[in-house]
Amino acid sequence: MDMRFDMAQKTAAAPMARSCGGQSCDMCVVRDHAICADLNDADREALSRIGRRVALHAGQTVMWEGDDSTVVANVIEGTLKLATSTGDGREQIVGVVYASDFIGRPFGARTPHSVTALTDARLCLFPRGAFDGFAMRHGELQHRLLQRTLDDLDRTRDWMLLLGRKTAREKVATFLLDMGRRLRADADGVIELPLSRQQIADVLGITIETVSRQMTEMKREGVIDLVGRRGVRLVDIGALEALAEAA
Amino acid sequence: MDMRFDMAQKTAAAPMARSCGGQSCDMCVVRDHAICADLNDADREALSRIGRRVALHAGQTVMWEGDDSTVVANVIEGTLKLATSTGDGREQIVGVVYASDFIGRPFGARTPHSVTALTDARLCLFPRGAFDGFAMRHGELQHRLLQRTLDDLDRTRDWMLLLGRKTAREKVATFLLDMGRRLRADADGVIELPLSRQQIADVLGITIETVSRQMTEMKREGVIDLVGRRGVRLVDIGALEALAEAA
DNA sequence: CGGACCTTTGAATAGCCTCAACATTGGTGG
DNA sequence: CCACCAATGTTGAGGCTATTCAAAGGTCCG
Repeated sequence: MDMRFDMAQKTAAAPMARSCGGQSCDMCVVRDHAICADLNDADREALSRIGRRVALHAGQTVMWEGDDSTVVANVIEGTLKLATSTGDGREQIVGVVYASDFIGRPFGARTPHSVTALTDARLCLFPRGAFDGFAMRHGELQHRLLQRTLDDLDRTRDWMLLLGRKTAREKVATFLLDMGRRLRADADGVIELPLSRQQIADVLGITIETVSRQMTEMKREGVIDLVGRRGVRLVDIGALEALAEAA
Repeated sequence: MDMRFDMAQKTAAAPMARSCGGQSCDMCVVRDHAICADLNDADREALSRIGRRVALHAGQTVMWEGDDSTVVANVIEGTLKLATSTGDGREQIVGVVYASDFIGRPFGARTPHSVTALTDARLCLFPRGAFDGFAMRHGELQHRLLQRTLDDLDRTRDWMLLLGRKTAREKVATFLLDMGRRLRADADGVIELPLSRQQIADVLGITIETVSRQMTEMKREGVIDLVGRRGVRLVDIGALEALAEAA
């Protein structure tokens, strides 16, 4: 039953993945958007030496709900989910994070939710204690972290309106618009969703069947188009916005 | 229709209430729990001079969703709600704040949700610009604010599990346990809820009728006892915890 | 091409909501 | 001090949405 700790070891403590080691921040693609953006070059390199680059495969979990908070990280590449679940296995995805986002719980003993890679991903991983210490000595970093946390809180609270008060149809429409904003469509206008139907259901607080039904109906109405398992084309954004009933 | 701005003026800009003015932090009941706790006496007084004490009556709204973020505040006394709503009037309460909590959106242009007093309340109110400036010069304050925001985010995400995945019964049980933890019971073990049935419904993402039905059923089962409109006695906490299906 | 997994579709059910009437509460004015 | 009234809360009946359970259809992998 408890293979959890073993797997944690694998990903967090003894990465089997290419360690991407030794890379400096000079070529880092997220250096101007992550929380380290405001540090000067020397400080950023100092922070970099505290951490290390880690590669994850889709499906790997980096942190588990309720575990001791031992690491925090910047997301360099890929998409991950934050999730909590009830004792009997119902899951709720409480956040989806993208490149340049920050994950983990600094200044706290416990990780309040699990973090799992949805796609292959790369992280810039720091031991929490060392990160906390560094942050205490660098106000710019802490300020940036505060800004990001305030934004996260605002977005999370907005999502509560969706979970508590929107219908399935509104939920799916809102989700698709959100994806359209965050992800880049290919030449045909098709977006590759980083989430399976089950994961979409877990984001929206509905069942997989309801997600499927709503999407096929929207396709029938010509609002969206479905391409394979993960592809969606947002054909009529105006109609989607009407369906989403945004505040 | 738009009496909103008028009322905002009344509460935020030209308080009709006792201004409680001139009080220093020495006798402040929340000074050891609010975000100013880590400041030295001189800095705390300096911060105090930036702001002013304001009294609110139950029902008054201090900030509106989407408005410019012009003020932030510490709650000295009372209970307030944070809420968002859809275009067609469905409301979701996204947070309930108590004495020593911090409200408003520092370092950001917009207030993301409305703030309304549920009981009579007293605030220590700061113009946002001046507060932001002070915070930038005082790392301890910013650190404390970060800690609090991280905690808020964790609790908000936990609440998403309730909104997205719990049944009405589990929601009500979880809510009552939460109230039992935050509020102090009187000699008879009765808790005075700061929320009406409608507000409880808006916290839990269900209807007022469902709240009422669940509560009367729990009373019938002997798990709780209802005293007047706002009173509840948690008779069997163990049973309540079982009903709440906590993670 | 086979097979595992994911997704879609269908039918029946349950849970919550809606609408409506009624009861209680607590405040107000006679 | 009591009667009344508006606001709040409770109860009931019926309907609708989303869930559950089940099976078939696609998709992508080796």
